[in-house]
Amino acid sequence: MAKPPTIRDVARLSGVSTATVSRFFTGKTSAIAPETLESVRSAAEELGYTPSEIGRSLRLANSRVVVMLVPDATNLFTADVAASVENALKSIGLSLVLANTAENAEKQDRLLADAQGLRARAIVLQGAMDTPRLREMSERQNNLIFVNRRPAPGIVAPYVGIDNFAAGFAVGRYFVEHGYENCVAIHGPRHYPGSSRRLEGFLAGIGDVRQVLQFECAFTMEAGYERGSLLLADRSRRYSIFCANDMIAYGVYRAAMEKSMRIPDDLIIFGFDDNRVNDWLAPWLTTVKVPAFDFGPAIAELINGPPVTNQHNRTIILPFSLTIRQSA
Amino acid sequence: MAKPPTIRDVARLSGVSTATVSRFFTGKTSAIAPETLESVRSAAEELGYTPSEIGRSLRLANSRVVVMLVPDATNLFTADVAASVENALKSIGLSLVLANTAENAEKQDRLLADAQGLRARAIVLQGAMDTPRLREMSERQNNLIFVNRRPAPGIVAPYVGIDNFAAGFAVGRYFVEHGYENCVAIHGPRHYPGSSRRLEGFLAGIGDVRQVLQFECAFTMEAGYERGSLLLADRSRRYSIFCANDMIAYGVYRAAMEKSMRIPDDLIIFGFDDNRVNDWLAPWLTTVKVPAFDFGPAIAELINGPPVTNQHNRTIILPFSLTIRQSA
DNA sequence: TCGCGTAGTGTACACGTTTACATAAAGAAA
DNA sequence: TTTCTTTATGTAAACGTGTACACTACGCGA
Repeated sequence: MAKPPTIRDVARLSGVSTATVSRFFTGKTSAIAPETLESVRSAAEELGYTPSEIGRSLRLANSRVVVMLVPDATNLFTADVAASVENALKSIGLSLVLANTAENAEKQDRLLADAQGLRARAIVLQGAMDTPRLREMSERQNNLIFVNRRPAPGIVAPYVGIDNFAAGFAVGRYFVEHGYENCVAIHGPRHYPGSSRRLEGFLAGIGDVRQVLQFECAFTMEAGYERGSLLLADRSRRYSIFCANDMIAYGVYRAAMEKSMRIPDDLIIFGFDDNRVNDWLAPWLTTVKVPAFDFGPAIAELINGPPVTNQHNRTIILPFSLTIRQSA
Repeated sequence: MAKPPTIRDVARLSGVSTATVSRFFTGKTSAIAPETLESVRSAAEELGYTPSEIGRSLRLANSRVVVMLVPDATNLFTADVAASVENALKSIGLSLVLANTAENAEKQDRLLADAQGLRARAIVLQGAMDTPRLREMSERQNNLIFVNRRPAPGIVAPYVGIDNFAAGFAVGRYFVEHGYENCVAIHGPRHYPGSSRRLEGFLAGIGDVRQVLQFECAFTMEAGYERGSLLLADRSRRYSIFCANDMIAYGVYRAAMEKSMRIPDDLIIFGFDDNRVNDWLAPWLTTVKVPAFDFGPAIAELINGPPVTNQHNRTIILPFSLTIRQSA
């Protein structure tokens, strides 16, 4: 592959200096004579020149790349958020690099290093795992943004997400108000603070009246299916299940279908996230609606917003709501 | 934000030259004395130094970024492919930048320019739209890779995907063998060669015996719903519908459900792609299985493989199969 | 005439790397 | 001792930009 033309090639062809070409491409056109402008333009076109973002980044000591780390790229809610973020960033001239930590702390740390190597404008962490490296980075830099799960208590950084405790609480209240019995919480991994907050909220909402069966579970359909199959082996009860996210709920649902159970007659299922395919493929699922498509604009605002100073309150709390469908 | 430490800072702190530090980080450690090695390591750790990928890219005149352009980031099959590609690239030390053209030729061209600006190692195009800019880039560079839809005839470039004609043909044959009547093809946008090939294959498979109703339709659930509602207004026939992808099929299904139609008694639906959520949320959908998770390794191979020479045959055809479920 | 402001352009350096080449020290062979 | 080889390290020149500063030419007012 022939190496791409540089600013010097354009300068030579149009008979001006590199400074003038640079001015042309950085939009400082008001200080250039019209005929010069035109000769630069045509030279650039003839060579097929596009300014090197690498050279520019080096010179300006900042890049236009934002890295987003997600724990599971196949999670539908995650995909919605990623689409939203990509779109919002594009509109302010930034590119998104998406990377999957696969719920693995070691991978996360490696990807954090990569992001640092890219001199990313910002690093967006969905479901961050608390590691020494993460703590160190959040102290040394201030370009970390946490999404939907707050970092560990010691870490201060910008945050975008819903109030997990309040959302869990609302579901708990709903259970009580509707007199649900045999309550079960299939919650997410303990090491995710956001997940624990949801659970705490739920338990608080339920109150002391009822006992709640609790199970820890990965945020996947497979894990939900496995957990659901175990639970539903006992068909003597009508369980009321609060799942930590929709993926788990799908798994539980499948387990129920295989046992020919009916919703909500034999089983109540409550999910969390309400990703966009629910309306189409899971129109039965009652769940907590989290506004996935508001995350992008919120994150763009945090990145573009005022710098460091009032670090502590750079937090955007998004609203949630309950989407009541057939399963509850 | 304090600016990140440079190789010079590390050199100064450990009392060696930048060359030695560079050698350390590029793995040329065999030529460094053990005690020097250790002093560099500890200096780098103390400063929290990570080599700048930007400086490195500039010096080496190549980046470790691969850009992938997709027509619709919310398409579930696209998401599967993206996850696969990201994973495969990561394993060979590359980062993926994902960008959404939203089926818009102008946006595609802008993103192509951005990718060129990033000096991307490769540009992967899913559902490329034939524009002058695209043609020019494919002539000038050779780092374009086309996915699942062949570029326009004039463009020669590496390709990964299934044989769309053969897949369509197989579905057509299936329709004939099962004696389906009232055949309908809801195909994708005409300007996508891949989509047309599927349709052509389907018609060839059906043969001259039956007449086929044809509708053009965007690759979305919404469009499928709209098209399906229109078609199913006439309840006198039992239609047999071949949808250009699963998203369209979901839309048609929803339209059918709203009319209380039953599958396959009142209606036959055939999809295309078989993304991974089908097993969980659409266990009724008969469809063509395309191995989404084989795309990543195939693309990684094309990128890492031998360079330019036999350009013309750098093509990887993946196998497809029919997944027969309840809807047919 | 001189002085001065302004519009348009060029010169040259810095940004953070990698690496060819030079150099220095320390044996090994003579 | 001298010469050669080997090992460890340093020097310096790129890579493609952006921009501070310098410079020229020109018009205008005094």
